Amino acid sequence: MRLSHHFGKTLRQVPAEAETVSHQLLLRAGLVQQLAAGIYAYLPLGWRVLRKIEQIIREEMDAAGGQELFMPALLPIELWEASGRDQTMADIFFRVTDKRERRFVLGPTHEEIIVDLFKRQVQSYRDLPLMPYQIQVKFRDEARPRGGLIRVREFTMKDLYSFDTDWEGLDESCRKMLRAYQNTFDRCGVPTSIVEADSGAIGGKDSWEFMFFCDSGEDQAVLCSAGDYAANAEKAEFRKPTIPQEPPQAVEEVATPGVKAIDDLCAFLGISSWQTLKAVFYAADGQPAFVAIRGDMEVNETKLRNALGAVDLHMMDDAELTAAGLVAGYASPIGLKNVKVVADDAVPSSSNLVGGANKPDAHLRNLNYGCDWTADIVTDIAVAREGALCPRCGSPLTLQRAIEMGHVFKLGTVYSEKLGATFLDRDGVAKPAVMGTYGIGTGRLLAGVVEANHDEQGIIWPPQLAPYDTHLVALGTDRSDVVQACERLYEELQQAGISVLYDDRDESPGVKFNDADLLGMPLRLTVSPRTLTSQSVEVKRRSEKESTLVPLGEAAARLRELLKQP
RNA sequence: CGGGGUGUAGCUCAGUCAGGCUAGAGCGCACGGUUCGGGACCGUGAGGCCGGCAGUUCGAAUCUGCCCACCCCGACCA
Repeated sequence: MRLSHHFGKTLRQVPAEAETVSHQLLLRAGLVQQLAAGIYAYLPLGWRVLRKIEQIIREEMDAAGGQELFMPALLPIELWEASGRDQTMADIFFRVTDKRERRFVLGPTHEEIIVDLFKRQVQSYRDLPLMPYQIQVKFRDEARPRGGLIRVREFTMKDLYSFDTDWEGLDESCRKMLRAYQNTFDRCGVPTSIVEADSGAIGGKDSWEFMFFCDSGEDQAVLCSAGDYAANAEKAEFRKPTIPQEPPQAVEEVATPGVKAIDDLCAFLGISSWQTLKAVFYAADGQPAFVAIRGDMEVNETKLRNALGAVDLHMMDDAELTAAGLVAGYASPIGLKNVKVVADDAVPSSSNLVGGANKPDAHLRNLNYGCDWTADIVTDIAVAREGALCPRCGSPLTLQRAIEMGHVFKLGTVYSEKLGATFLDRDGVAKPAVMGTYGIGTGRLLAGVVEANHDEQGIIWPPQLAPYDTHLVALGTDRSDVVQACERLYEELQQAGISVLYDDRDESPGVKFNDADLLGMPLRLTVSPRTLTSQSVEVKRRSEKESTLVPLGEAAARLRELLKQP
């Protein structure tokens, strides 16, 4: 490709809209261009890399037993009504209506559709296991696209679905995918770690994410400093600080005029936050829920949502509180009626806590779970914070920003039961297939590759993903000997199977070298009057400072060697 | 959805508080010339519904109202 006619210009300045490194470099190098919030066009350079990423994914999926197919993106709403996800995923649907008023959604994911295909294709245990997959565009009306390609509304994703006869089979399919994912990310030059994850609205059982730790990430991972535990912050457990047990004492009201927040309460009474009971009111699918947690912890809304089995969950606002007859700041679990009570599992073992009195300007001392009040649900609903203790070994936990590069889910039989994906087992009994679902966002992976492979000058492509193997720089385009040597080399290399981005523009050396660094091809080849005095071409790796002179006649052979051994 | 911010040339921005604009700069772009191993220089030139609509005013990029778009934080996120 000649740069003089390449579609996609480099930018000297960082576009104001870009904050993360990958976003800036993707725009500056002319790999992508934004059309609207979270909607991007891939320019030729970006598209070449994306296709290479997809090819690596294909190879790894096929090697693990996957079979590529292709499903529609335009999906009748009825499929989603059948699974109930027309409700749980309503917020992220892009909806479409045809001229007969028939309703469709642009597919945000494809569990319902693959199950529909499965039902017609599979009847017997002898057909299983199966791992169909596709690489296809998804549409999600995300509340907030961000970070360039990191979270977008239209994106390409590899989604694979596994169907097994039993849970052991699912374990095996899952193992294969974990390995395939590890290979994929390794080959793409993105270091990832596997963390335990929440399974969210999709339902199902165990779930893991492949995290690339990186400050541009939007997710938080919780890591054990001794390496014994890694989890998404939404899911992370921790050892809760134990506090001195005391014999329960009688409840006693204490006047606390104007004291609402836990900090104020502690200061007012001269106690520590772990001696208090914090009360938070949530609306869970419209139903009020009273949430009690010790004052030294905070509520993890993902855990709470799972505990309540709720789809919509938010803290009640003042209007909702008033309507439910509740008093914020002075709430107490004692004497509550018609409100579901959820308590964090550290509460029952904490004695003589100070909590609200359910009336303004008063609190109660010596609240004891079991004696004075009980909850409908007692479970872990606390946020794991920096410095909390590892649930496995007790070492301190740290928080890390991360980009989720891939997700692996053990779905189990949730969808196969709901949608009737059954097979006849060897005993002649119809059983639901045991499913898994596995996703990799290709554009996000591209962003991850750039985040993981760059310096101050620009991108440093891993050779296996580079849009071109070499970047040929002609210095002195007004000299016919330079032009002739470049043209010859350009042809020769391509015939030898080496791809070349050829900077044939009439630009100064500085401009050309800077663009070469920005665009990041693995090998830079320079031909100039200087190199021609020895009939050679200067060869430099993007990842290194040193360059070497190679005789023009040997260039193709030598470059082929260099490209083989990074 | 809550909070914050920004919309002026292809890109980065000044001008807006204090109305007088016939709207500027740098980069990029076109043409001519000089340069040529790390974002060169000189000259000439093209390029703008100042996000949109409505209003105030003799006069609006500038003031007022409504709307839209984009970015950031949070909520949300198979």
